[in-house]
Amino acid sequence: MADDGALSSRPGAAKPRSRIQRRNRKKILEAALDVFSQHGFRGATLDQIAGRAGMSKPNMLYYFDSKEAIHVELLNALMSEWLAPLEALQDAEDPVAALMAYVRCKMQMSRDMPRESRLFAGEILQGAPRMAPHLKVALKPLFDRKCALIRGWSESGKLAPVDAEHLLFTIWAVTQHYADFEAQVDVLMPDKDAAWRRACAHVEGLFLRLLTPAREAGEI
Amino acid sequence: MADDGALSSRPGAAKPRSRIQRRNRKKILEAALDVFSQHGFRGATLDQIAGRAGMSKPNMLYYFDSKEAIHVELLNALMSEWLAPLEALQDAEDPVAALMAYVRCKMQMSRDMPRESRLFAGEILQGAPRMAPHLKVALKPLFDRKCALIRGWSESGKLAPVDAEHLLFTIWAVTQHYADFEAQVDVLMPDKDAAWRRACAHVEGLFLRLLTPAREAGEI
DNA sequence: CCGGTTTTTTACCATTTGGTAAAGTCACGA
DNA sequence: TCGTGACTTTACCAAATGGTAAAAAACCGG
Repeated sequence: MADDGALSSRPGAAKPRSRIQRRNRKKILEAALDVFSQHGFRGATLDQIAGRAGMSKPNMLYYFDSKEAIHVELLNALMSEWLAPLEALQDAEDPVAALMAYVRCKMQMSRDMPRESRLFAGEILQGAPRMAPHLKVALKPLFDRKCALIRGWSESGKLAPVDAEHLLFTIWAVTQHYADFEAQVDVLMPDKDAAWRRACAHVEGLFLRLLTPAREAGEI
Repeated sequence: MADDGALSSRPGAAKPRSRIQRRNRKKILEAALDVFSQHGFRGATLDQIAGRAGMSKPNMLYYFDSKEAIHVELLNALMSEWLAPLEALQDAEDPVAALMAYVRCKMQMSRDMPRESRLFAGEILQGAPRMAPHLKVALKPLFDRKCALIRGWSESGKLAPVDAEHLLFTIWAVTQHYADFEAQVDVLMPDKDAAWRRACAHVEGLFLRLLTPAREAGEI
């Protein structure tokens, strides 16, 4: 009665999970990432997730209160990881290099974490019903800060004049396209390895062109 | 026994639909576009679609054999419409202008047909289970033809040297981002009208920069 | 090895889902 | 106006779905 059974998201008291709890929660979240990223929230079923996690549905519900709880936990856990590279973008001697590093990082993430990319894409596609608050409180301030930073760079002349907000949109769109639309890219460019190498080269050239400030008349 | 009841997709005999059939099929497809684009195939329900179409579920199933039939019909009907602008891309005096017109058209479609964009995006996101064949037989040849065209332009020097395949991916990614990720864009740039105007300007500048060939030393 | 706790299984349940059968109702030409 | 085929409704159904209760098993410090 005094305890709620070791599960549930108690507000206080940072999760004192046992070894077995941590292992099983991880298995569940891993399976849920598979299923949610492929079918969306409503299209995913608990049986599917439980099956892929190698346990029974009631057993899984011993670790998470509900389907929604799994989804929320997944998005929360992913959010910081996903935004880390943008967080890391900071004032630097060479803004072009800083932004290019960001672009390269996003490309790599598109390759290494396609399920995470698709999970977010699916959630946004459906109108972000379970993520809109998170977007407003976590992403928006970060976004505004980084846009201000980019605007500063542009005004200083160390970066080509560019619309900061839409620059970020463009970076996201282009890099995540390779994860989110992988099925299409695979059909249109069957040689995956070659396609990927060319994609990196293309994206590199694209943003270098866009970001590099025009040289003054007198410069080399 | 000789007739299958006026419905079903008979292979031969181009649809001899009555006025009422055309009207109701259209209502159903319109409603299905709403629902499928928001929830994906598995997340959508027949009740939801029927409700939005203003008819009962069994009545709806009088016009379409199954949920899948509605989805397939929707994708088929949309495919040509969606690919038309790319189809229209052809050899021209000014390749940059031709491609810029394509980009502008895609931006407009992103604004005018966001549901269609999201329907496709969702389908691809889920691995294109019901569209892969279509992609292979309809999109791939078109894609290859247009890439060859673009390569020709690049080699002639009338277009900046650019990876044709990935240029198209980039155009799709950037333009459709505004439809597919509308929920996110809305959070990050609350003033929709201003955001849209700036988006168009940004995209215009982006591709102009990317596509315009570098001027030779002697040119103006 | 014991006794309590944590974890897992078995057996359920109410609701929703895609889909069907069959009895109406409507429209319209003879 | 009457019959016939096109359309609609009502009443279903079996399966799947999210979730629960409670017994059984596994775990673990003493």
